Amino acid sequence: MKEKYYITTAIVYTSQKPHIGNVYEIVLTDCLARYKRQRGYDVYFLTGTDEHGQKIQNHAEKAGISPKQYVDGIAGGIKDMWKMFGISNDGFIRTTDEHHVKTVQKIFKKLYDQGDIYKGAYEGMYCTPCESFWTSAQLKDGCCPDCGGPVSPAKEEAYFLRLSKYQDRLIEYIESHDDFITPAARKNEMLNNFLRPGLQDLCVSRSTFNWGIPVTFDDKHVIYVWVDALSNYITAIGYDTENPSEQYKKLWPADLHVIGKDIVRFHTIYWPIILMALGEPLPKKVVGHPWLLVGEDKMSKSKGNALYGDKLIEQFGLDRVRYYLLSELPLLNDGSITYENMITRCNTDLANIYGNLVSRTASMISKYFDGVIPAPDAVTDKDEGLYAAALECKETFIQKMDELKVAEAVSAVIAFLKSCNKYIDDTAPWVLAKNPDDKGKLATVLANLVEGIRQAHVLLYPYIPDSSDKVAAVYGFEGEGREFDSTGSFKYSATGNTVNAEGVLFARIDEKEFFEKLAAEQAAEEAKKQPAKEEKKEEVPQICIDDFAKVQLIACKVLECEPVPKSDKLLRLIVDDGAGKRQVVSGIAKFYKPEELIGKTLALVANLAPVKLRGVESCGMILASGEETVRVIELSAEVAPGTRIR
RNA sequence: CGCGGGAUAGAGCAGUCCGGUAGCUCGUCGGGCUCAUAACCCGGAGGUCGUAGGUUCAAAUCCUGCUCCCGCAACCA
Repeated sequence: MKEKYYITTAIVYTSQKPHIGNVYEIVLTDCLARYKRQRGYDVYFLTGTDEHGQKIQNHAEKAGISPKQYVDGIAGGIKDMWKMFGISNDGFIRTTDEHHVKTVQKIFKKLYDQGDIYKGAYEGMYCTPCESFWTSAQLKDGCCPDCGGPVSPAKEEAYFLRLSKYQDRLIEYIESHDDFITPAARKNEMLNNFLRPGLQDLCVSRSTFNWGIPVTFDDKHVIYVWVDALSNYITAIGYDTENPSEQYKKLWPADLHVIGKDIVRFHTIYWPIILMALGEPLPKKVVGHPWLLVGEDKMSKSKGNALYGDKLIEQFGLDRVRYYLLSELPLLNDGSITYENMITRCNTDLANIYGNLVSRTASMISKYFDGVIPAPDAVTDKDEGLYAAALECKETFIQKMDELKVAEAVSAVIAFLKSCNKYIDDTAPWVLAKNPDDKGKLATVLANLVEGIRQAHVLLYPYIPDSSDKVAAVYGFEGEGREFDSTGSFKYSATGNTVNAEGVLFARIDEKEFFEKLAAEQAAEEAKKQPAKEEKKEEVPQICIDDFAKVQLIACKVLECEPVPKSDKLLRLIVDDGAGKRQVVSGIAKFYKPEELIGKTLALVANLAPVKLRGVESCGMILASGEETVRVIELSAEVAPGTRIR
């Protein structure tokens, strides 16, 4: 009977297309799942989509379709993307699936009935047009962060999960299960920042939008994200409050939840507490993985620096992209993706070391043995070293893999492939081939090389499965020769096979050519975008002159300027507005030094309601242009302070 | 004193828990080889391990102070 291994990713929020950073998590989990299957586990790999919430409702409304139609489209796109990446998931849950919806309702009811969920009141600032509550921390300048409109304090009934009740049990659990939260630094963060100071009960329902799972006993409310989304890990495998499925009994608790470091809190605090309340065991391990940055920056759609998986696959091919993702990110620190690094890494590891080894070995077998893989014969004095390297590679690989350090594990394989290349140089088969007496040694060398390649192709399978299949086709590896247990030792199972030396496993990428092509493509896309921009303009509603007249724009002269203490972005300016001095706070500290602004004549919105920013009152707004690089609107010096701008 | 992470060769990183010759990849320079994808193999140059002290026979590693960077939090009226 195989031991089960239940591994999950976070479910992807379906508000927009996922970028390569989002894909990383799925590829990482896929690699681990494939590895565990190789190791003989009965693996169940779950992924899916989180499809409820206000944002999705809004996106759907904008698109003029129902939320369900909207998420069907996105979920379909995500499934296609996962297929492109060769993801080997066994299950795919959507939070709109019928079983999920019904089970979440039962869970909610059960927790309510036993008093873990109670009805209370949610207090916050309410924005009427957006029908949204915001906490005071979320407000932008005291206004709604979505529409910028005014908000008013309001109270609304909502359901809360009693976290405090389980807090001590959870602390004890985390402290006594050392590897529950990985890496350990995150564990300390959770304990110090959230658990030990004490937990606030969590609001788990909303009544301000309706795209969510309804609370069965109170139809004004829908179940908010936590109970809905986190439950996917159990509903997907047949959990039921009364009658859980056989599959559930077999698989739960999960062996590993793979999630981004940003949602560690939800998975190590809220989720365990929900499970405790349900009387279910907790997952064995939660790993919070780092982010993939673009160069030095966080990847985001709004920054326009996001890279997308389908495009990268088109540019590089699937296995190069998988390899890069899996070899670039250590478990602890953020990694980064750039075209330059991608090209270098793929050329070095995949083309020069691995692909080239596959080619040169196959080519020598063709040349010296008519393409038939020889059996080992006379020994050489370099063989032992190679055997030792293979064994060491396997041991390191297993150790690193079990620590979830996929990048370090794969580098052990690359190191082994390097020692294969060195073995060629050390034994110089082309010299052996010239002397008929050395035919036996030559046979051993080539047989050993084939074995080295065979072992590596097995270990690399979780990373680059397609390429492993290709290598298997070159040398005719099959059956046991492709299984994990056959690595680390030399079995010569491919002896007698005829090699297929055609083709190249990983062609080198010419960096110069690549960037020329990229530049050409980007130029073409820019050209395409032009008409699209015009359409966008139409979306901005027209206003009449009266609307504009409401905004009082005047010239002002900067008299004093200094940074606001304890802020990175704020400058405090004292300006002459013609009538006297006034204080304005502006978020331009990153772009201007205080002394640069003194004496300048700038444009000011004079009739804006005053607000306090970082405790400093601001009466008005300095006009400036740009998002990434901000420049103030400077007026010529002869314009007197107070002059109206129209 | 908000919480946390970091500073090691031109670039990117390991080593720090548990003190003992500072290591890997890329780049660079030189050499070798010709089976192979301008590839592969070997060697060199390049580091006062952020900084100032302390402990020690011995410190990248342990302790203390300081500087700078990066996340999160707060903050672009």
